[in-house]
Amino acid sequence: MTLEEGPQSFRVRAYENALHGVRAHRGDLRALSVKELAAIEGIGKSTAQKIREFFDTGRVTRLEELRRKFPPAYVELSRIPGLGPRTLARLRSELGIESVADLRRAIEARQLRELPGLGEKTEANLARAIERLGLAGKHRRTPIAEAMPVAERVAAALAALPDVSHAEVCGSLRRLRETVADIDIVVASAAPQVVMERVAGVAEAVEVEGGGRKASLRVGGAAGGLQVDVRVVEPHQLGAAMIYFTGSRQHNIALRQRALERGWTLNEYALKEIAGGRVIASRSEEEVYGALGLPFIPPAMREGQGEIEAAEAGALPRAVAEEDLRGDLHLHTTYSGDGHSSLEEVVAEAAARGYRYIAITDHGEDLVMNGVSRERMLEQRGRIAALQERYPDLRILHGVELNIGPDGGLDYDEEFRRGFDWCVAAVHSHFDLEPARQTARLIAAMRDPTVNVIGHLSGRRIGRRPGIDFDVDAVLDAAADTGCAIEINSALPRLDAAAEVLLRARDRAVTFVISTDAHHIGELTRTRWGVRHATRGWVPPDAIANTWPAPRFLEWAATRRR
DNA sequence: GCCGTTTTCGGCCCGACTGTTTTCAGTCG
Repeated sequence: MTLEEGPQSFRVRAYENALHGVRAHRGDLRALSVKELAAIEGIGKSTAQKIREFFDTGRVTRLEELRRKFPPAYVELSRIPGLGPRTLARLRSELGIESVADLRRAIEARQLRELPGLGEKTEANLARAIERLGLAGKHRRTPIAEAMPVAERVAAALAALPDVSHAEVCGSLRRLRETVADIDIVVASAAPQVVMERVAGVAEAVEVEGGGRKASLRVGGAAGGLQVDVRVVEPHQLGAAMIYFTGSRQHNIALRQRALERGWTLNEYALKEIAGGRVIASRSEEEVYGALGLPFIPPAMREGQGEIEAAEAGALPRAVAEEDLRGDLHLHTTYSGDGHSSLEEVVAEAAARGYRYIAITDHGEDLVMNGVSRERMLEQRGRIAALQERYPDLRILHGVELNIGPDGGLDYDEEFRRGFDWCVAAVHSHFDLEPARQTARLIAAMRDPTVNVIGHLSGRRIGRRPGIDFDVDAVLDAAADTGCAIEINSALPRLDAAAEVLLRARDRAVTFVISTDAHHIGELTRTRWGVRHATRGWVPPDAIANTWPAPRFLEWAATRRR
């Protein structure tokens, strides 16, 4: 669609709005008629017909037409940065360019500069963009686990520059999206020229744009590195700028519409009156949301999925905070082959964090490389009992991370499993079974009387390995039915269960647990990602069992195995 | 493509930068 009319086209936005309507819809879309589909917010007659056609035939005629009109080689051209739909259409009609190879030849033959509106500079820029395609194509995305450390390092370096009051990671990274196209950092400084002069010191390559407030850096060695866009604003503009650069685009559009309804306009500098230009709010995000009659909306919820309406109605769940967590229920020690901190170190770290309860959960014996035998498990249990006496305010549960076999079988035997205080069960193998078997496998584990929680539900590694394919609704129903909790795994490469799964659980009585799955004491701080990921899935704090006071939590944990 | 008591057409969020212009179109975020 973008090829035909440009990404800003209203038709593109209409399709995006329709997508949000589909996502927000509760219940089975398949059962709806065209008329019923068209009644959904954002979906009109045309899109309703396409959806119905897809359910009935498995195809969409219009989509197939577009694919014929824009074959893959041509679509590839649209990935080149700086080459938009209008120029592309001209290149096709006037020079017959149908592929990246065609374009390269046309540039070498100096044909582009002959077209009105294009020149030598454009030719050179496109040539350079083609060279970097693959490294920096428009659709290249980096897993959050790679991007976040880079972003935090650059932001810290910028924050340390003179005359800088804030340097904040914004963009999709702040919203905790699983993959990001680039890194956006907003810097507050009254001396932008100083920042621009020094910015070269924090990255390998820098392009400062003409305005003197914007710089593009390339940082990190792997696969051509990451693009970091740095934007310097006046300190009093920080709030408006952070909203603007955090997005999402859909969220910002909705905010601006809201501003217009009040006779105001919102941009990256301020919320102000259209008539006269008086500034209403700009300094902090809270101020801007407040002026628009809204509570602060957590970045992780800013996806244009109805959060503004929910916030206005007071129906947005409170974002769970790290301070809400009273325990960590997925922790490894050196007993696991892949653990790097001793039992004593892990317990001491948990106590230092002020936790009231934790579960030590080393791998069950079925995990060949890293599993723990019965004998070693019993030995660990003895050490935990001894350690418990030194930590009267911290209840140490002896747990285990069980492996869910291809048919739902678990480690040891039921009697031995009943000896643990807490059982996490998780998939570590057989990722390629058909969905029906994966679903049955997960549900079988949930029905096991010793299993408290399913760990990293899909087993995915973001950007590296897809998770298992299973029936989300059936698994969530089983979670609500059995009382077996679902883990919110805080590790950035996992963030599992996925946010879409968490959102799907909204209408069900599913219990969650935010865990770090730490293999080293330095990883207990991962809770900061876990709480943000839970927020992204709109999970209310009370649905998260490890926010509960110890008596309630321990009672609940013990109930499953009676 | 969607939407609507300003309803079946004409609106739809905002601004910066670039390259090519000499007032603007295209691209991007």
